[in-house]
Amino acid sequence: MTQCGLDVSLSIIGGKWKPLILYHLQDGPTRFSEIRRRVGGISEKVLIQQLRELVAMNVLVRHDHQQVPPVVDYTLTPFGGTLVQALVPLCEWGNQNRARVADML
Amino acid sequence: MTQCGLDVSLSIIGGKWKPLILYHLQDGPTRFSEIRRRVGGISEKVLIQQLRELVAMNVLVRHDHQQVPPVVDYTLTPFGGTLVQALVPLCEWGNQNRARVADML
DNA sequence: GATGGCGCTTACCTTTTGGTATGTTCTACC
DNA sequence: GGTAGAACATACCAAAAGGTAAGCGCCATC
Repeated sequence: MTQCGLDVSLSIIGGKWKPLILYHLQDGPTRFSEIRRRVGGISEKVLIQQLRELVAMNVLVRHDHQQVPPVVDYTLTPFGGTLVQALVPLCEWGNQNRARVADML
Repeated sequence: MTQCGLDVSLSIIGGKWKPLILYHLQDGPTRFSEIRRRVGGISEKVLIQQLRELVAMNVLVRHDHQQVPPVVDYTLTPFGGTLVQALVPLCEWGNQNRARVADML
């Protein structure tokens, strides 16, 4: 049986939003406001917070296009990419069990 | 690209402890105190809370052996088993990146 | 010239989550 | 007879996380 590395993963993707954010960055560089729309329900304040933390952990890179009005996008690093892949099964599990879980709430 | 089911999974395993608890239940029925020892660092109050929620979501079953002093154990349901399997990649990811992540903190 | 969008920041407040400490009932052990 | 351990319950408290609301500098559009 593999040793438990969940503590490590959870230290990065812990919290309500990070997994969702990462998921929505799979298609390449994405602008702040676009991420916000895709994730849905998250406030700007919280989104920036989470993005900063992910950048600090080298999961994302922030690219400021130095334009005005501002254009900034966020991209998964290769490291972040491996994380997202580890998230895929959970994503699929959720889809397969959406109805069942909804009934229980 | 698969639709995002992370919201569903997160509604079940959200929080600091649930993934860890599930992980440590992989080897079959486990007693309360044994879970506590395996997880490590969790208080009794919080552990019971989490276990109750997992039982309510049909991820675990609680078996009270009707003995005194009390003997109670918790077991993954088949449903819970599928969830744990979806957690495995994250677990492995954590192991592979433990050193790297530790450096960043 | 008011409005709206961009990517934020700040201050403040509420909710959620987790932690500590203590108590309970009963048995086994020293 | 004092202690320890089983599986909790309860009360209280601290910390973390998240949400709300406002504002900012600048530009484009109506």
